[in-house]
Amino acid sequence: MFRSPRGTSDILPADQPYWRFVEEKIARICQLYGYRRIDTPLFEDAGLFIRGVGEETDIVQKEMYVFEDRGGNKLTLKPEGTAPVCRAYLEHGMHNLPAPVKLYYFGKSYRYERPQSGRYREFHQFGYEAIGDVDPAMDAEVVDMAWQLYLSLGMQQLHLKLNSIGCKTCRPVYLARLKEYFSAYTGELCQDCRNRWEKNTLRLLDCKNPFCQKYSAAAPKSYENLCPDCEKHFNQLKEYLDLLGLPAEIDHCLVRGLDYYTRTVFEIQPEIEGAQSTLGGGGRYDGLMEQLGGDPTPALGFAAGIERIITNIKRQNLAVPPEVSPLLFIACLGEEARKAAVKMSGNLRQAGISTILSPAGKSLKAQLRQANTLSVRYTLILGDNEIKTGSVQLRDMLTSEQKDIPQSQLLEILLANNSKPDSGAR
RNA sequence: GUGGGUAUAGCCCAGAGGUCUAAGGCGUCAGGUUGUGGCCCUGAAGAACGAGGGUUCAAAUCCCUCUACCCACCCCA
Repeated sequence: MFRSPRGTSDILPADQPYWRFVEEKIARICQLYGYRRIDTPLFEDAGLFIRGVGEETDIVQKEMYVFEDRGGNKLTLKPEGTAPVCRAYLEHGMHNLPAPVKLYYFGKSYRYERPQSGRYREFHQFGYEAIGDVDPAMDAEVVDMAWQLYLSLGMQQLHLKLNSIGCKTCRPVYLARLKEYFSAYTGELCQDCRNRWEKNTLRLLDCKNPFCQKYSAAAPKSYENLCPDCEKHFNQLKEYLDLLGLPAEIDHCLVRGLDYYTRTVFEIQPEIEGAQSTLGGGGRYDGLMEQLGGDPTPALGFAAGIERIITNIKRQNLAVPPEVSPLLFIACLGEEARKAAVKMSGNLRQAGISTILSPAGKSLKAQLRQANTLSVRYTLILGDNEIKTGSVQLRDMLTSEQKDIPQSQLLEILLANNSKPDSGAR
């Protein structure tokens, strides 16, 4: 027997209502903020991510699915969505569009990692990018949009973490200061942190080890070491967020894993603290376009993990719209009736009535049982008696009312009830 | 890549060396008389107990290896 590959999963019919719900909320919020959808390929030139995400990041170092196609091109299954969107922006000359260009995407991403709760090898990301605007009001809008999305999903008790990690000018200075601060404690830090001290100093700040956290709490704070421009940007952003009524929590330990972030970084986390709990995050990446070979272009964005969102929807027991059942089930008895039923089912579907034709060879009782479990609103019963008289039995499964009606009136009656919202029995 | 846990029918799970040719629940299917659902009752199908090796007279139950899944770390959505 085959099984789905490690870290992948089937999204079964029973789960589809969650996905549909999330997708609809996303489409709605994007429309509300003026974002237009873009879909990029599932695979890209591997170099795009090496340049974009960062040579030294774990994503590039050990998590990308890289392969060579038959033509010898080095390709990779996309591990994230921002670099491809930027590539598309550059490739299609979107700098000619009125700035900022607002794009959103929804699709699969791939990372070769050990699967665990909230982390899969194939996962779904939703994200959006606002390209071409330096103003902190844009940052505020991007943060606001993410926040509003979660609210519209019905989520409660979320935390909005915010930080600024500076720019090309001030970050190196800050990093040196940070490294110096930690140099006094390298002996006491965990092994991971000693490595981080060498290679990824910023990451020292969000170590999960309580020992290390003591030191990071007292470490120099990035937002207190910004250059004048970055500081002004951060202050304005905070002011705007305040105007929007967003409860941002400034957290100097919030650093994001991708190299391209500058200035603003933010994350949205659920109340229930757990591993892999971050629902989404984003930030500004003013240097990325240039990194990818374009003109310097300020931009920022946000990305969310759909699986994590759905996990939280379930955990919080939030209501999602159920799937809609077919309107009609046709039960029939006998050869002649079956012929009539086949014909009728075709006509009804063409008229827009969702119809299920009963499987053959079942007793009427069994057919009704099936109609019941399918939660259809109406069952149509067709036997020899009805064929003779040109009528049909129409049974309302909710009220158990059953009427003998002429076949000629059937469509009219069904159409009149087709648009009623509550069409599911039980 | 590192550590821990788990592995019995489609799903949930009982089972702690012989009484297991493996129990129960959900679901599925079929009946409860003649053409009628949801509740109830009855019955049926469906598992060589993850795979492979041991130990033993005897293993779903003990040991080893592997694999998969889950959880945590690393990292991230």
